[in-house]
Amino acid sequence: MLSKKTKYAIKALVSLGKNMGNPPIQISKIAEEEKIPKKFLEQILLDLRNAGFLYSKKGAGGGYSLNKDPKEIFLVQIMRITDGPIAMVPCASLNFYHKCEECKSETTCGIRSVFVDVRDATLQILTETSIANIIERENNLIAEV
Amino acid sequence: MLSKKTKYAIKALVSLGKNMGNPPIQISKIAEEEKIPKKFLEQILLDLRNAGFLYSKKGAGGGYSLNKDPKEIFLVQIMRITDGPIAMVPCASLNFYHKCEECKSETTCGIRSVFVDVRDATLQILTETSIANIIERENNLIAEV
DNA sequence: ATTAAGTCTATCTTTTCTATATACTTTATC
DNA sequence: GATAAAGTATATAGAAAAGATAGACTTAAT
Repeated sequence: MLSKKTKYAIKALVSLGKNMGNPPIQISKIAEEEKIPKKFLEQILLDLRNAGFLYSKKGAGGGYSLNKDPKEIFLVQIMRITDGPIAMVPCASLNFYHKCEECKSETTCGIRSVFVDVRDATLQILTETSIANIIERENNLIAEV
Repeated sequence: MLSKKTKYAIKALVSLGKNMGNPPIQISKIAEEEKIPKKFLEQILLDLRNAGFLYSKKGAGGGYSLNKDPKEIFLVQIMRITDGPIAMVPCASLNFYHKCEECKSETTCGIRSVFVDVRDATLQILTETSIANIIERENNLIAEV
């Protein structure tokens, strides 16, 4: 399961993505609109900022805006910052690998082999899907109704 | 991430799958061989038994064996028993659906739309992969070395 | 100077996961 | 039929993670 942290992060980025070209948005505004606890959102936005995805401005008239083209911010990047590994077992993780203590032979483990496949299938979608793409999906879904 | 419960469940099923045709195996034997805490494994095997996947025999000379053809036991079934939902967001789950409290419009939610795709990709693998298939993968991996 | 913002770090609370404990039931075997 | 070997069932402890909140600090606009 995606943590709320990650869900909130994506929601905030989508909000900011829709705001491109306009002055920065305040944490409290995003928190209110997306129904995210403000103090929790502060932490999340800080993480995203420290990872280089957001530009922030302190003081009156400050706020947050995207520091990159929404076409160049991919879900996989966000998820690795906020949730960590994409794979369902640590021994199948590319960026957060570690051994299963109880495992006898990793190279011949059938379970690992399946979850490497699952990881690859998941990764294919998450590395392709950008914030811009999510906004696009929403526009398409709205148009369908 | 897969819970240890699910990982242990799959390991136990693979053990039992390799034992087809032989007398039942005792919990303590599986626990020892697979390095799984015995009392924890008891609970897990009970769940699998109550779900109809295992046959059990009490008393001396008792133990567990598969109640189905290992070709007919699929990962998706096990995971739904031990971990619950496959989807990464509750609103994209087929068997454990529930609404995101903070979501404005589910039908037009771009995030949900992505994670429905992820769910489908994951599901395709997990509904195809059986215990027999995992054993087969292991044999292939051993042969490669 | 004052106010409106973000920054940083710590801590609290709740939930979930993992594991263990205890008492009970069934069955084989001597 | 007593005994030991096994599974059954339920409760609970302990640890870790997730979610949320608090408070003091910094920066910038007016």
